[in-house]
Amino acid sequence: MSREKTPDDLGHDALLPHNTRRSLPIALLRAREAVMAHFRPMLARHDITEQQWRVIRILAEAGRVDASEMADKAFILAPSLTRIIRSLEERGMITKHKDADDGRRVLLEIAPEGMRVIADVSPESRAIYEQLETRYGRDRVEILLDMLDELATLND
Amino acid sequence: MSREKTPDDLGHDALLPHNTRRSLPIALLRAREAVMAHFRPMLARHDITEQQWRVIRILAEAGRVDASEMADKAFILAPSLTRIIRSLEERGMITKHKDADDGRRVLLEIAPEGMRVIADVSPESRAIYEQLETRYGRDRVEILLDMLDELATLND
DNA sequence: CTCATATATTTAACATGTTAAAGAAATTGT
DNA sequence: ACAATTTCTTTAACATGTTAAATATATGAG
Repeated sequence: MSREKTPDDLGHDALLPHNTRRSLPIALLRAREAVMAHFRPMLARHDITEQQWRVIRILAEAGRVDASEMADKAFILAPSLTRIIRSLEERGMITKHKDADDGRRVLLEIAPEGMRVIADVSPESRAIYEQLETRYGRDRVEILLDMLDELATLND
Repeated sequence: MSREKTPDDLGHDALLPHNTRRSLPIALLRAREAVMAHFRPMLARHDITEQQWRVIRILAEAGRVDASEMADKAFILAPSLTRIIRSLEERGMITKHKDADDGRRVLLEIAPEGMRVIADVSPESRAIYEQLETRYGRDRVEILLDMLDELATLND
């Protein structure tokens, strides 16, 4: 067994990255997954994805919103958003119009079917989030949100 | 303008979720994206994805690893891992063998081409991570990692 | 030993992420 | 007014995420 030329012999100390679980990218991924694991089954029961939920939820909050604004608020890339909009429109949850003042823009609005989903999902979503806040600590959630925001805006 | 029957008139206060930017799922997503924005261009120059990098990096750290263990360490779902393994094997970065003791398992090992990528990417990755740590605060990174880990393990 | 069950991996099908490029409409400079 | 440039959205192509089901092998009860 005494150290032959195994793959991990090349620079195990000097060259290689550190432990996987103490790396920010994976830690953020794991934390996010743990959180979403609470929401996803509920959303699946209502037959919507996490991203679709973000879109209709933002429309319910903000009223009419154009695609760029939506991409920004929901943190969804434009190509994904195009597909999500198409799908939500086909399912009657939102409506889509060209902006009369700027023909490039697409204006989105929630439709009655979308409002129905909002009404169904919101209470459950809220309950899950509140349970999470309670278990993790309401104040610590605030601290974590602040720290995450600082990390997200480091570049600006 | 005086409040007609706009979509957001239904339960704006009682029913709807709170502000998007103060929600853990999106805050975690935004933070992760901000971090990965530092790494992705570098990885792209070396023609690998973030997930492919995680896989070969773990093989370099841990030597021979089976697929389940890899899925766990790299935090990649089994179906994604199957495709990533196929791609990395085709590109000569890893090798794949059936476990002699348990025919269900697939054992992975890094190949010379993978070692070359490790040698190329590791220093750059390290430099980026260290710059990030410095800018955010080395100790605050530790605190953040602890808080994220606690969030990720709330369910256990 | 054999059947039922459990575990590891793969496949399938669809949704989203990611980058680059194309298309369409607005803006700017001249 | 017009050509060049910029901005917004979509398309394309490929990689990964997500859930369910299929496949292959191990394991355990009887």
